[in-house]
Amino acid sequence: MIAKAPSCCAPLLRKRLGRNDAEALATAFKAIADPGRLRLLSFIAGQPGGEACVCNLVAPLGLAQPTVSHHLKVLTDAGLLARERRGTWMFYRLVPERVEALRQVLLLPSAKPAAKRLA
Amino acid sequence: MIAKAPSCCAPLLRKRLGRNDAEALATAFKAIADPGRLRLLSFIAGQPGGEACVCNLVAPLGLAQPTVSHHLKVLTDAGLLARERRGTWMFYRLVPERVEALRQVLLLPSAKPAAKRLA
DNA sequence: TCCTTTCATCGACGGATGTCGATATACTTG
DNA sequence: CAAGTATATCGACATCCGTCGATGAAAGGA
Repeated sequence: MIAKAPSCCAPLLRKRLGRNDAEALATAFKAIADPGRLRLLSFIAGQPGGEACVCNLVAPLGLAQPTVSHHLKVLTDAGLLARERRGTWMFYRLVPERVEALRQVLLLPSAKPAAKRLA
Repeated sequence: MIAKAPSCCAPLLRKRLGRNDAEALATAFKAIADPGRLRLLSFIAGQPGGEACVCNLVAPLGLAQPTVSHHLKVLTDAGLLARERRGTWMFYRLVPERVEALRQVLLLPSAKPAAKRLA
């Protein structure tokens, strides 16, 4: 059962979040709220071609292969990763739109004109 | 033991995330990876003065008062909320820098070259 | 076909987490 | 000091979640 990608892009800090939107958003954030999964995203994004097969991720992560597979599934179900089979290998790459969408959710109402002014 | 605010702002998608950075980031994201806490952030941000006391949050959230207090503590420990006692009431407001910091973490390497030009 | 490699799924275990009722603490008022 | 209100902490419970070994499934090569 592919966890449907949350409606995503609910305003969060702009409009009162309803129960359903909150649930969907929480699911998305839960996907990246794990050290192993954050490192997976980081490692994959850092690859030359922006993609990596599982065999290239197990060792650097220091987790067992089934665990890595599990994490990759969670991220894929959340829509943050896309998978493509190529021969014996399964390649994963991240879905930029999805990541960007999560970023948008955290946009503040008053775009902080504080100390650092990097407009 | 107040969970020290994570070093935060680790690049994530720019540089290979180490174990410690990943752990700290995961803690921060875990804080917002809950429907109740997302709604808390949303409700507080939506208040006229940008702040709210617990008594104004319990009813809209539909959770017991101890549960709300618990969630507020998690968010405060993560540095996302600041608390200030005012008489009998405890007022919470969000910490924009912290939220913005989490946003930055999700910045993609190839940041949509659209119009945004970051140094 | 048989074997090897690569990855996913299964089953189980231990620990973390959300929830709430009861209770403690802090502040105000009388 | 006593009583009332607002919030935090405690203790307990059920559920969720990360982890791994064992096993299954898919693809390629001899």
